[in-house]
Amino acid sequence: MKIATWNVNSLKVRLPQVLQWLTANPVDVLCLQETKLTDDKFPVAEIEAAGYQVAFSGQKTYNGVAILSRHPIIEVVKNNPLFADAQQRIISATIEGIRIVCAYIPNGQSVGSDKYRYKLEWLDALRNWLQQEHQAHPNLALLGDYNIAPEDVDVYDPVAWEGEILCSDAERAAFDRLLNLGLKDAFRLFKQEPKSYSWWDYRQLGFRLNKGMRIDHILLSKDLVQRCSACTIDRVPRKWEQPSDHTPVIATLE
DNA sequence: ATGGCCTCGGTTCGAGGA
Repeated sequence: MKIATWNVNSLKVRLPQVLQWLTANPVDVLCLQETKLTDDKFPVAEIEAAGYQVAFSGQKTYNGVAILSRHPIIEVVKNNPLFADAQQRIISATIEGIRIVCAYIPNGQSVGSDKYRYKLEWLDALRNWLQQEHQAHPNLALLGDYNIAPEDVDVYDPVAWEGEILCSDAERAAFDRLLNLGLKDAFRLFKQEPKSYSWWDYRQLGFRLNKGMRIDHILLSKDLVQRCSACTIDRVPRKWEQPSDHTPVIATLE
């Protein structure tokens, strides 16, 4: 079983790329972030025609998340029941006995800003809810755009980014508190190429110079860690015309 | 030094992203 996550930065723009990617990479589950579509505009028919069921939660202009699956999707929950939030950033469902949580964690804009405080409160509430969710569902995977580079090795220039948004101590501590629920970063279960990233700025030839960050992650509960035989980042779609600035992350479960 | 790109909404610029 393969589960994946991809921030597509507008599903309206990127739907052809998502369908193209799924043709080449027929994963069992694909979590999407930043769909930027209200639910009435979600391309259900196109995704079903590709062989996927789908659950989604969107809004106008910003945010929006979805779970695509080749297997039945049950127990869909939108948002964090412990955190009232007008922004549509979480959707969860059970697929093949695995609780899949698809999250678009807030960006935070800059350290100390209102958006940064919202990010930290949001992460605290996420942790509290996931603790319950993990108890109810021992097989749990948290996939998405975390907007956190967990370690300096996940940043192309850790000196320039020291203490900055995506890298601040408080954000990394929040990430560690997610790990402390008993989850592991699937990507770091395996030996990886140095300078592996999942996002590159559209500006400054970011991708060509590999000036990127690893901010899209798959965290797995204990039993899923035992089943995990690979975790990779697929840079291919970042080379396509009109790409998302993020690329897919894929975990293989035996 | 600054901003440098992309998307959206809605008009040709500002907000937000990261």
